[in-house]
Amino acid sequence: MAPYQPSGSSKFTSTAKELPFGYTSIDNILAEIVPVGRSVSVMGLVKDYQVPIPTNGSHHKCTITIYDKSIEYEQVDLAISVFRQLDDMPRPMAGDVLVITSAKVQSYRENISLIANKSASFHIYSASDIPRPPHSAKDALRSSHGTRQLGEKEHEYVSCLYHFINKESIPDVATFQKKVDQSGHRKDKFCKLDNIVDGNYYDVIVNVVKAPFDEMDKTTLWVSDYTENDSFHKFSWDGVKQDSHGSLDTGIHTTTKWTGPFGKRSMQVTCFEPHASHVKSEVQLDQWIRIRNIKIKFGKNALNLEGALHETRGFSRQQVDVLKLDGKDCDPRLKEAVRRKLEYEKLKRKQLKSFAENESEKDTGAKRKAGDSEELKMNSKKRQGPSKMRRNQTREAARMKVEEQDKHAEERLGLNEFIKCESEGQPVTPVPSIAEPVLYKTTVEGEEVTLTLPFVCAKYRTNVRVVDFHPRELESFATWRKSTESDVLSDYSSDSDSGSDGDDSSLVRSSGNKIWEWRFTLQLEDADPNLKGEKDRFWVVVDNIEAQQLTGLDASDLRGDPDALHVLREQLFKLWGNLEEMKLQEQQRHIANRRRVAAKQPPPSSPANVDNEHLQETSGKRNKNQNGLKLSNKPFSCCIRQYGVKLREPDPHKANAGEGRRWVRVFGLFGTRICNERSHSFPPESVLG
DNA sequence: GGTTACAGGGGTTACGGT
Repeated sequence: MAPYQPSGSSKFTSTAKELPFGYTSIDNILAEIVPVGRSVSVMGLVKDYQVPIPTNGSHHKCTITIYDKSIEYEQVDLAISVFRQLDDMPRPMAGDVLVITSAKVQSYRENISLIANKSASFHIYSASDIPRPPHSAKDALRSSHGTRQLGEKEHEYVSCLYHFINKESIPDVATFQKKVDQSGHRKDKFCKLDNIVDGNYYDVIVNVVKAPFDEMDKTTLWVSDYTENDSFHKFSWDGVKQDSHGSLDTGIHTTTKWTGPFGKRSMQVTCFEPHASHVKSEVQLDQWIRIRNIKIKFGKNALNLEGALHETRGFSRQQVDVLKLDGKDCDPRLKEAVRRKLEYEKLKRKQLKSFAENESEKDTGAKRKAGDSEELKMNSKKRQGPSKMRRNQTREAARMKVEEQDKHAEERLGLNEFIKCESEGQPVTPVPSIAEPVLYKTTVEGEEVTLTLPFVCAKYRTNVRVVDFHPRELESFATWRKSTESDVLSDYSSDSDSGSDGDDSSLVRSSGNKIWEWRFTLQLEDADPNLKGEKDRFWVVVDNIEAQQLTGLDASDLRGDPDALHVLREQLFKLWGNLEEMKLQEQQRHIANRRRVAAKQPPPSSPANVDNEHLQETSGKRNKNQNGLKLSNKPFSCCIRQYGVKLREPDPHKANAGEGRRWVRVFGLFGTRICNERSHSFPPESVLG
C-alpha cells in the first residue's frame, strides 16, 4: 500500500517534499547541504545526455543531466558522470525519469555533480509510457543497470514527478537527439593566442594579467599566454619608475596602471552572464585559467582582437576554470605557457636593467662606482684570464707543475676518501687567499687608484675540514617555502644574471604548496696545519641543489620523518666526524652552567669558562670542547664559489648596489659529494674556469 | 552497507558593451 495517493497538482506539492525514503532532492545537493563525498540517491527528468567516450582509464564515461521538482524553475541542473563498461551504460531519452542510487556527490571543476561507478544502480522510466498518477509507473520501467531493485513507492513517485513538473527546459526529441549526436564530436579547439583569428571559437589557457572588472551584467578581464598577436593592442611603457612590487608605470595609460605584459601579448575578454558572476567571484589577478569556447572577434575599433564569452543556449556549463599549478597532473600546455611567462619576465628584467644603466650613465656623466655593472663586467673579463692562459704552452706547464705539487701536498693531508670533489684536477687555493678582500687597480681621471671590490664571481678548489655548522639542529637543515609558478617546470632554471634580488612579483607568488629545500651553512677551516692563526676559517652556504648533490638526499620535513633525519645524520657524520656530538656536549655544558649560575652554585674545578657559543677558538684548545672531546674528522677537497648578494642598506654611503641596497660577499659550496664507497668519483669534466 | 583510486567532452554556436 502506498502511504499517499497523489491525485493532482496540489496534492503533489504537498507530498513532493517527501521523496521516497532514502532519496535526496537536488537543491540540497547543489546547495552542498549534502556534503561532497556523500553517497546519495536521486530521481529526476533527463534533459541532456552525452554519449559514452573512452577514458584514459579502463572504463567509458557518459554524462546525464537531470532536474527534479526542487529546481524545476531554476536555471540549474545536476550532471551525473557515469564511469562504467560501455555495454553497461544507461541510455536515456529526453524527459525520461532516471532513478539513480548510490552515486557520490563530487565537486569537479568547482561544480557540484554526481559521480557514479559500478556500485551505483540506474533505472530509466520511458517518458511516453509513464501513466498519470495515481497509477504506478512500474510498467514504464525500461531498463535497469545495477543490483538495486525499486519498489512500489518509487514507481508511484515517478508518475507524480513526471506529470507535475515544469518541462520547459527539456528540449524536443529532435533537438535532444541532435545534441546527443553532437556530443560524440570531439575536436581539440585549443589554440595559443598568437594563432587565433577573427570569428572562431577556441579553448585557451591564459594568465589573468588584469583583474576582472565588474560592469553589472558583464565582467571584463585581460589575459595573456605570453605569445604575441599582431592584432592585439600594443602596451608600451615610457619611464622606468618601478613601484615596490616591481610593476611599471606606463606613460600612455595613466588612468589605469598597466602591469601586465608589454607588447602585443594581451587580450581583453568580456564575459556575459552567467559567466560574469562566476568570473567575478572566482577569478583573480595572476591566476592561470582555462576558457572554453571563447568567441574571438574584432572589437569596436576594428583593430584589436578580443574575446567574448556568451551564455550558450542549450548547454549550461562552466567555461572558465581556475587551473592549479600542481606539478604532477599539470596540463603540458599550461606548463608551456608558464615557461613563456618566465622567459618574458627574464627578458623584461634584462631590458629594464639595460635601460636603467643607460639612464644612470646619462645622469651621472658615466662616473662609476665600485659594484656597478660596468665594474662587474671588467671583473668577469679579468676572470676569463685563466681560460686564455690555458692556450699558452708555458703557462700550461707551470700550471701542471702546481697541480703536481698540490697532489703531493694532498697526499700528506690524508684527505677523506668518502668526499669527492668534481674538479680534482684544479689547483688548490688556500682559505686565506679565498677569504681575502678583492682589490682592483684602475685609473680614475688619470690617477691610479686601488678599489676594494665588494665581491668577485669566482670558483676555487680548496682543502678544508668542517669545524662548525648552522643551524644548530639538523632538523632545521631542511626548510619549506610556498611553491611558485616556476616549480611547475621541473627543469626550469631561473635567471642567474638577476642575482638574488627576487623582485619579480610573479616568481615569488605562491601557488599554495609546501616545497621543502635544504638550507644550511658550514664553517670550514683550511686543512693545512701550517696556516693556523691566519684567517683560515670561513662560512659557506649550502643551497638546495648543492645539498642534494652533497648528501644525495632530497629535503623533507625532518621533524616529521625520523628515518630521513637518521639518514642525513649518517651522511653528515662521514663529512664532519664527531662535530655534531661535540656541539651537543658544548650546548649541554652551557645549559648546565646557566643552571648552576641560577642556583648560585660554585663553578666546577675546571679552568675558567669562556662563554662562546661555538667551539673554543683559543689557540691551545682549538677544535676541542670544554669537556676535552677533540674534533675528529678528516679534511676533504671541495669546490667553493664566491658571489654577491644584495642586502638592504639604509645608509646611502654604503649602498653600492643601487638605491637602498648593498653588495655582500658570499661563499657557497658546490660540486662536492658524500659517497657511500671510497672509490666513487665524479665524471672527469670540470665546471671551473 | 561500506572504503580503493582512477577516468572527465559537446556547439551548421549568438545577441549583449568600453
